[in-house]
Amino acid sequence: MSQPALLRSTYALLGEDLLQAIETHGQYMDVPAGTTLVREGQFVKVVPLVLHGTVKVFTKTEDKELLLYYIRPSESCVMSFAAGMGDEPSKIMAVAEEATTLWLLPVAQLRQWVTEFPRINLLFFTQYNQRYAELIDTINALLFNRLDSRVYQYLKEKTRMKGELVLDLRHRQIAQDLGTAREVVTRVMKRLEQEGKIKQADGKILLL
Amino acid sequence: MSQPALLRSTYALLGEDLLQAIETHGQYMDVPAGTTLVREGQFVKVVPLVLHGTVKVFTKTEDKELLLYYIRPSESCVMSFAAGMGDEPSKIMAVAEEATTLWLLPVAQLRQWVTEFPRINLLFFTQYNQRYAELIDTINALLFNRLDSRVYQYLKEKTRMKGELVLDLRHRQIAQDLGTAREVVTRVMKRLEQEGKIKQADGKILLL
DNA sequence: ACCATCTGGTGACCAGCGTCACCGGCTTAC
DNA sequence: GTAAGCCGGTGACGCTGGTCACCAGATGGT
Repeated sequence: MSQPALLRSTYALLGEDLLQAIETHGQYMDVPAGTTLVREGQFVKVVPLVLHGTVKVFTKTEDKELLLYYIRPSESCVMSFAAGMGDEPSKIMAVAEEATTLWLLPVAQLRQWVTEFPRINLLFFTQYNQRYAELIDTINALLFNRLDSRVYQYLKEKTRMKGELVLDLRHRQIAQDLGTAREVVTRVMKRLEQEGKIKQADGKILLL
Repeated sequence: MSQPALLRSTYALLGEDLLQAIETHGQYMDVPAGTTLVREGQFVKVVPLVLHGTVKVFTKTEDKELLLYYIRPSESCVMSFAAGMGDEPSKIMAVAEEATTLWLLPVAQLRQWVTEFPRINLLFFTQYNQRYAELIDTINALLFNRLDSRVYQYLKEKTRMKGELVLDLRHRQIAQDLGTAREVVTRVMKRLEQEGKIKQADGKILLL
């Protein structure tokens, strides 16, 4: 599918006039897995819409990270939007987890569109709400759940996203996403396995 | 000051036409300290603007709480907005910390205003950004800081809000706001005092 | 063949903090 | 005056999870 067509089909709900504006002023970008899109403290000049792929959003302090959420197609990065509109530095990091196709909207145009095409607010409000809810969930998990359930929740979410029950995933990666240490994850995974919730074999993880 | 006048002066940036709409369709409300405004799981039909006083927003699970942020005059409750616009149940609780004056906006009208008076989006986007930043800070604090610094940060924020260095605050309250136990707070406060960061005398706390 | 590097796996240790049980002091109600 | 409640304060104990040191197996490069 051509890029404009992908844009149109993915974001049809925005309406034709807005889509046209987005198409003329926006810019297409294709990035390989691992590309850093937003760094902490960085000022944002463009807001990305995700057309294809997955972008991972997380906080980082020194060498400790915490996964906040993923941005999937038809979604947008509200943190960029927030940082862009408010002219404030970003508080989070965003990295392409897979090869990802983006459509970049310049902040300057966005500021106009917010009043010119009120429909675009719908997109951002929806996104804000969703992210908000995810952050609250994260906070609750951090505060109320022990690592066991956090890891398990994380694994369930991963399988939901990938659409398959077998995950090819390193303990190290899980640890990083949850802001803990590799050995601790190993320990927890062992316990989950004993409880019959997962199964591990040659580096893959199977959810039961 | 009359209520409409207070509304106008506090939210002047919204523009005359919008203010008029808000004034005709909105409703004034005065609540005493301790009033619960939003409960977890509740569906929201009105979004409050705060004219005077302070509203406290927090998560609650069983008997454990965590303070998320305060809503002050000229601010609004984006969680209500989120819940109202998305027709989803609220994830948080909101309680008036002091006697508080509110202006209630019916969700139905708000949905129209979002496109009719794009200026109102400015308010909500600003609020969203601010809350977002606060949530991220909370997450970082939970993940990276130990109780010492969390308590200290909390106290500093409190004094900033009240505008005075002496706080009349129970250990029990601090514990509740930070999602921990009273004895633990007592312990931490003792340490902070030994470190010369605070001083405690007859139930009051002085920040140094 | 050999070494470097990645993986998961373990045991020991310790810090943070939640919990329990129990003070004594101060205030308020009756 | 006495009893009931709240307040901060303490010591003991145990669980969770972060850290360290170290192992063995798989993989891949030269």
